[in-house]
Amino acid sequence: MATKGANASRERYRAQVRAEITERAWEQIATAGASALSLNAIAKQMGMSGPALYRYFASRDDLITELVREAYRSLAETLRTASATGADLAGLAHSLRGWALADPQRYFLVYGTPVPGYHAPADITAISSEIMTTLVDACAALAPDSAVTPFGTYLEDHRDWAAGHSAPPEALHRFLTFWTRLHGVLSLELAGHFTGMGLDPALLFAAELDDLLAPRA
Amino acid sequence: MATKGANASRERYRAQVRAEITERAWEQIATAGASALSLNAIAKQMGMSGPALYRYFASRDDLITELVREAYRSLAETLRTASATGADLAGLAHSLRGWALADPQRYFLVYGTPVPGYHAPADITAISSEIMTTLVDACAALAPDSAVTPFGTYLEDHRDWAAGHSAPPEALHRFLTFWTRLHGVLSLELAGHFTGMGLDPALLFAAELDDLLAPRA
DNA sequence: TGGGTTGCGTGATAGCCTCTAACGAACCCT
DNA sequence: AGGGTTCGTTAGAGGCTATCACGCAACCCA
Repeated sequence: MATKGANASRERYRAQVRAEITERAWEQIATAGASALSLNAIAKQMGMSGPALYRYFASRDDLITELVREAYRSLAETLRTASATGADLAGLAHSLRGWALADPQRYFLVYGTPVPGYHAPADITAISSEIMTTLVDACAALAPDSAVTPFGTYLEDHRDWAAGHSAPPEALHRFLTFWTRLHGVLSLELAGHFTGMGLDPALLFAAELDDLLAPRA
Repeated sequence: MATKGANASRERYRAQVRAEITERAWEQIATAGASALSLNAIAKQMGMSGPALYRYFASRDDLITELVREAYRSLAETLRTASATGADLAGLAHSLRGWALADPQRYFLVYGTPVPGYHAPADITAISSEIMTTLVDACAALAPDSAVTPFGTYLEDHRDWAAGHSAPPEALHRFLTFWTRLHGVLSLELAGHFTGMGLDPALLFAAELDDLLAPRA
């Protein structure tokens, strides 16, 4: 319709400007961290004056929230396509590491230091659930007959977070260890805690992954 | 001496004011995160005007560096006294978790999101080495006869970071898994990624610790 | 005990930043 | 072509870091 066409044109413009803003924001974050993000600097880069950006983002926190949303979406999509291409748990681990190394600050926007007061909006936690579901699926597909663990039996009664998922508790336990262990190696690597130690973080990551995939005796 | 006594008095005063500044800074960080730390607000709380603080800290980054130093010192001391009291690896893990839960933002000051440009001064990395040494000691004391792993043999040629430590490569491997796995659980817990999942992070932490202590078959 | 020195705290100021408000201009729809 | 919406602008308040020059008190030494 004509009325819709005009609205759509404006919406397109808005979306394009918003996209350019977030693009510049990602550059700033990659080089100086999220705390150094400046709306003023972005506006100056785009040839606009500072307050103009407030037509597109209500506040600085609003922009950062959008960046967090994009980060979650990017990770979810990365794992989704990897899974759709037939990747198993090891393949997902490789995808996760590649995604993290491509932009460490983006990883930390998802899994890094939280701001005490901040609570992510519902749509972001929904994306987080999708990420977890993808990983739980891969865990369930990998080992339908893994050994029983004490924590696994505990999870039988505490699997609300996996509601609607038919994976056995051992698969949930495997997911949790997969998540926490790989995050442990990755976050310390990205934060630079291995630099100067003379060891290759990739090999430590691989060793942890091997341990995760090898069934316990 | 008299001359020394006067200097010492001034030094005492300086140290006391510096201590009060860092104390207020810790309060601010605990409630609003490190990025929200404001020298001005601290000065106003202490009844002074803003620029006065620059007599005690050269810059905001300087104050934050001092807080990072205190955090490292606090963790090193916690682990040192635990070790001196006879704690084994499990005891050190418990100490570590207690220290982290006591002040999550302090933990993130050590192991959280890094600022891209920042490099810690040498004395801080020295404290980091002491922390690692304490943990490696406990790992070496725990299992002198653990099984050989591929990554362990890799570490035989890449143990520069453990220079001067006589621990076998398997103990170094155990330390690395201890460090990364517990950090993985802890950092996700402190960041709130388990809230709303209906599971007790303490049990997941305990399960990971059990797995670390149980020898692989 | 008095004078020079040292160090501390202050206000003023520059230069950033976020964010609000009011105004002009461009645009779309009727 | 007119009316309403949206955009970008400038002006400005209020916050911050950081520097500077200045009073002032404490201290050291003769």
